[in-house]
Amino acid sequence: MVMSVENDVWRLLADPLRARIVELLSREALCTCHLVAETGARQTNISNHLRVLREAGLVETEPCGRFTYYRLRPEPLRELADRCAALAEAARAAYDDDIRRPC
Amino acid sequence: MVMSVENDVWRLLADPLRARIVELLSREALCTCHLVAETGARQTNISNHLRVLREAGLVETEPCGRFTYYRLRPEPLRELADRCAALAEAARAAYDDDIRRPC
DNA sequence: GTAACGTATCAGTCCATGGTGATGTCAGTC
DNA sequence: GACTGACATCACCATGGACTGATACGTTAC
Repeated sequence: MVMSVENDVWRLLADPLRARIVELLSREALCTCHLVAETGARQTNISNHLRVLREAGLVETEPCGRFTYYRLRPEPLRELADRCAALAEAARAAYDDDIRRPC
Repeated sequence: MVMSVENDVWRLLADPLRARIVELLSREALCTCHLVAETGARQTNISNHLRVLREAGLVETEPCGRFTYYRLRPEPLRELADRCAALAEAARAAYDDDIRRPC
């Protein structure tokens, strides 16, 4: 079972804007205004996406005065990377050994 | 730039049925009838998804009589896994070192 | 030849979801 | 206190895309 819970994470990263947000957060914690400035998207839009990411457990929030810092949680990404690596290795093995199921 | 061309692959894997197809193909080459039997989806549906995967370069086809074998290409998955690992490592570093951009 | 099978293609439908605008809330500033 | 700024929430709209049915094509079996 390669895809189970992780399917959620795949779907989250499939959206270009969310992918951009995750990429930005992978380098440093940012607050909403930073993300709005970096992406050029509306604040409402960013906020909605952050909510989705938060509810999925991909990001953590840290209120800081009237700002809200968002930080990327490493664990889910690590898990995703591992599963993806396993998938790639399985594909490599099946490909090189030319494994096929007879009809 | 973590997400560039790979964004396509993310999006492809985001769909549950396509993810299931890719998972099945990661173990062995299969023809359409196998995938139909395994997933329970309609033949038309499977065929449409296979077309998408084929056009994206994720799978190769090998006609075999009236059957068509589908095989998963390892390279794009390998690339995806690497990028995903890099993302996870960056996130880990930023998280542990508590890097944040000032407002 | 015809029939049955495996597969591909196309057009249409329907739904999930990304984007937006209006509005509310809380914190800081004056 | 009032006002501004940062952010969240909600309702609505529009569009992409997943799924389907009808159909066509090539291959094997008879």
